[in-house]
Amino acid sequence: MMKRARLTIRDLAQAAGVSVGTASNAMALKPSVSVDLRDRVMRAAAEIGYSPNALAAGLRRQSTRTIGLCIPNFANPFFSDLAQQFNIAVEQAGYDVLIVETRENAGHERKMIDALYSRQVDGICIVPTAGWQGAHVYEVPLIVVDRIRQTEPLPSVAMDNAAAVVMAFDALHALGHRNIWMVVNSGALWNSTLRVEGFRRAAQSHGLSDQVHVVDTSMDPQEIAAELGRALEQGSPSAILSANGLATLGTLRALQVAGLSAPRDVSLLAIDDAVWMDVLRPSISVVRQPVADIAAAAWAMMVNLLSGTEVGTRHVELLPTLILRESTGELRSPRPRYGTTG
Amino acid sequence: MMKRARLTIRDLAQAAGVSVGTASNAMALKPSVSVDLRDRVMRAAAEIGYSPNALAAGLRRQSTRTIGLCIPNFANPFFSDLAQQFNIAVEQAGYDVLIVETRENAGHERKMIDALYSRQVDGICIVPTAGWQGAHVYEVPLIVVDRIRQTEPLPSVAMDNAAAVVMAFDALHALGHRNIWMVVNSGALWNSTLRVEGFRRAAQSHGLSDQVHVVDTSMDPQEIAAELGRALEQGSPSAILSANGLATLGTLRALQVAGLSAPRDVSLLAIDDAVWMDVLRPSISVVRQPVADIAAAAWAMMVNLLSGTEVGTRHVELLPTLILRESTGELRSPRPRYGTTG
DNA sequence: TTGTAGGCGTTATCAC
DNA sequence: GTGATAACGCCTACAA
Repeated sequence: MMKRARLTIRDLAQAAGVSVGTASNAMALKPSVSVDLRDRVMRAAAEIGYSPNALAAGLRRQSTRTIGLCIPNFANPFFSDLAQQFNIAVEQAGYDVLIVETRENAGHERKMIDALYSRQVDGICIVPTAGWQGAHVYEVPLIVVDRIRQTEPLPSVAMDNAAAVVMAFDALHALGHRNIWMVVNSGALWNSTLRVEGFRRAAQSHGLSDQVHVVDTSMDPQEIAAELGRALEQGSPSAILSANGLATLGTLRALQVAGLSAPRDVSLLAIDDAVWMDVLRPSISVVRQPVADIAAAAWAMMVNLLSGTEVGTRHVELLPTLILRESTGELRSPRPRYGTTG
Repeated sequence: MMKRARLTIRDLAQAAGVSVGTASNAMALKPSVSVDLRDRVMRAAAEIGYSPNALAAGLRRQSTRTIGLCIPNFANPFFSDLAQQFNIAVEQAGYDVLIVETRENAGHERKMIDALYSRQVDGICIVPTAGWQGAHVYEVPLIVVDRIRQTEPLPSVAMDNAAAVVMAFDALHALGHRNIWMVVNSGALWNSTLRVEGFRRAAQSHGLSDQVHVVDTSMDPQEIAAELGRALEQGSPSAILSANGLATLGTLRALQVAGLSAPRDVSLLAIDDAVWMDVLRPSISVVRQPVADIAAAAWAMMVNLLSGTEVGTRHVELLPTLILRESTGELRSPRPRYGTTG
């Protein structure tokens, strides 16, 4: 093969001995063109190395068959998983995905959305940053994933955060734990707010509102560790629930510094799974997000929006899975409870 | 704001009270248009919510100012870091990046490259899969990253694998270790092959060829663990060097199963860092890839290729960093050495 | 079933 | 410094 100028559909038509219209229809698998002729065109395309120009096609068709996916951070396993699963779901439908990273920065997020829009994507799925200003009105469907907001009337898909926390709390409670802390880095994220709310409600429903404590800090694992460390000097929970991957990292660090080991000194249960959590010793018990389901639901919702069906379901919440590993155990030496009345 | 039809540059020109040509030039920051007029156009654009159509621009300009990045797997921290860093480097130059995932599958890889090409990217950076058949000749610059191959005469950027292994070996040797194993999952990847070669050479240079052992398995951490587990029943290294992130995961699992703890029973040094390796107890000593440098070098090389400068440097190898943490320690109870002569 | 003309939104090339 | 016009490659009518 030789390096040569880019081939157009005219070259293809000529090579296949048909008109451009036929060539176009053949490549698009239109039923209006006979099978053997289509094969001839396909073969010719492979022969001469023809590659269609998606720019020209999209321009003409006024649709790129492309969906934009906006995630905060590639490095976070939850988001990279989400990207992977969404990719798979979308590709199966013959669409393409454009993945962009906002780096938790609202300004950059805005730029990336503009870039997607400029590329004429047919729809956008977004995990918004804390500074997200809402959708400046584009005329493409937009779905919010994971970080849902009460204030935005946009269609959304996420794990049922309240249910996840209740599931976690109940699991710890069943193991005998009463003095339970939650470590969270809420920032301005609704997501974490929902988890904290769920936590408090779960505690309340068990009549444990007083023995429960929330350590809320920034997004940085180091700071989380420091904050939790300080709290651990003044009290000692029998179980800790970390609200997400970052919080789990910070919690682990704090526990080490404090010389506490799980599950002996304290049980640890984390929301959000990661590969290493199963390898770590002790392996970390987790509430795992239904990532594939979230991706599939987001895509399903997008399909509806694209077809203009405007179905009823505008908010989907999926249930997580509890995976008990080594970091959680039964309460060993239950101390006398005090102060359950205040 | 209201939902409305997509605005074209004609709408912008009209709103700004200029001709389309001027509007175009103004948006492109051409010096031929006066500053205040440019501002007027910009303001009008913001006012009416004009967003340029990248498809049309790319079609006409015959250049999309877009680079494709092809990585095997979002979930691998090395690749997600690479994507992030490459993104940053490219964006600073005013280009865009299209990131696609090949899922370690040559067929899918081929599809994704075709998709990038169809989107008229100006260049492609790729971390090839094991089944990569080489570049079917496209007329855009292509740079191979990380997984370089002797057989392909393509420009490439990667860590200096041999140097990385030598660095690791020397570090272990300096700690008194002689009976050193390497755990690797080569598959058909040149990368791993290079690391194994480097390992053997390093051993040789220390006159340790006989005390050195390579455990080579598949890409699956479970299998790696199993394979290493079997090997550990028959011999006991004083130090283990894992060749990449996956191998490290497998090694950790195998060590747990065997009841070996680092650095007491065996020292562990890993190639490829990850966030959790610094949180794990013991934290894992690593040879960290110069990810940002690799990304920057790849982009720099791409810039040269794009400008047609065709500079001399076609293969860049960057040096890694050694980070000694807790998993490595001095050899405690040195056993008598035997068999150093064969 | 096949061939042909027109236009998608933009930029580059011209005259002014 | 500014305004009209052609062309980028493709798809979709419509005519044959």
